[in-house]
Amino acid sequence: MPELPEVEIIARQLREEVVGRRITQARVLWDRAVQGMEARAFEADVAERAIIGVGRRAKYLLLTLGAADGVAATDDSAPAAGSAMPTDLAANVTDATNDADERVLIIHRRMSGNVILVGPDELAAGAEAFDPYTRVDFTLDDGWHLVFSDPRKFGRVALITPDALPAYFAAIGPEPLEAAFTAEALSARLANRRGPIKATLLDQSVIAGLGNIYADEALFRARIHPLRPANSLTPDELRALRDGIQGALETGVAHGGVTFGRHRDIHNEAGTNLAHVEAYQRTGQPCLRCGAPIRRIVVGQRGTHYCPECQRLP
DNA sequence: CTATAAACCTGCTGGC
DNA sequence: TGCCAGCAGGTTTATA
Repeated sequence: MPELPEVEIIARQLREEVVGRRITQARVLWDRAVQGMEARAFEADVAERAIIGVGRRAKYLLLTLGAADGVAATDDSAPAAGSAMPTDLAANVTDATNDADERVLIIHRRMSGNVILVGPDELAAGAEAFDPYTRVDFTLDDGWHLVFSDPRKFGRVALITPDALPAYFAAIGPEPLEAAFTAEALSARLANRRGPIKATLLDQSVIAGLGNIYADEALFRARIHPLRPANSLTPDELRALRDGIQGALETGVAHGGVTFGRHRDIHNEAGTNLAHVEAYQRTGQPCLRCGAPIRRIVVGQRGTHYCPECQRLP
C-alpha cells in the first residue's frame, strides 16, 4: 500500500503533531510485528522515551527517541518539513550529547499498515475497539495514542540504536527525490541489470521508495515499455525516466498519497491522488495522451499497467 | 551477483 | 444471495 509518498505524508504530519511528546507506554498486540527483538523487550525499551525527531528513509518511517531518563535530548537538528532524509538522522547521531541512550523507532507499513493518531475520547473503549487490526499501541503523555494498524500483518516495527542506522539501510538504494539522483546516477544503478525495467524499479537496492503504483506511473510518464531490459535505455530515456520518477512521486506527495486501498494519513483520512494516477489500475480505459486502451500484463509477479501505443518495445 | 518464485497474512472483489 | 478463486500498493528467503 504505502510507497514513498504515502510514507512521506505520514512523516510530515507526525513531525508537526508528535515531536516533543513522550511515549509513556508501548503495547504490542501481535508479537511478530516486532522485528529483531522480543515484543516485551521492545515495550520496555520504548517506554518513557520522548519523540525528538521524525524522518523517512525509503518506505521506512523513523522516529528518533530520546533517553528514557525523562530528560529529552535537545533537538537542535530537528528536520525541516520536507527534508526528512538520512542526513538529518546523521546530524542527530553526531550532534546529540547522549546518542548511546537514544533509539530509532522504525516502522514499515508494508502492504496494509497505517499509523494513526487517535484522541483519548476515540480510544476510550481501547485500541482494539477503535481498530481491530491494531498491532502496536503507543500511549503519549498528552493522552493521545499512536496506533499502528495492519490487517495483513506484514508491517513491522523495530528499535535500534542510532549507530546501527547505516547497517540497517546498507542494502537500500538512493533517495529518488534528492538532487544527487541524476540521469547519470540512474544509469549507473541500471548498468548491470538485464531484467525488465519495471521489476528493476521495484528493487529497493537499486532505487529507494518506488512501489507498484509509482513504478507504473514513472514508466508511463517516460513512455518506456515495462519489459525493456533495464540496461538498454538510451540517454534520452534515462533522463525521461528520472523526470518521470520524480514527477510521479512529487505528484503523489502533493496530493496526500493514493486514495484507493487502505492508505490513510495519521488522521485516518484518505489521500486525493486517485485523480492524478495516469496508468495504474486504468486497464481498458483510454490513455490520457493518445486514447489507446491501457493494457495490463504481469511483470515480476506484479500487475503492470501501460499504454501499448505510447510505451513501445523497439 | 542477478533473477525468478514462493512465502508471509487477511480482506475484498468479481464471477458463477 | 452465497461461495470461492483470485488479487492486493512490500519485503524476505530460497532456488536457479
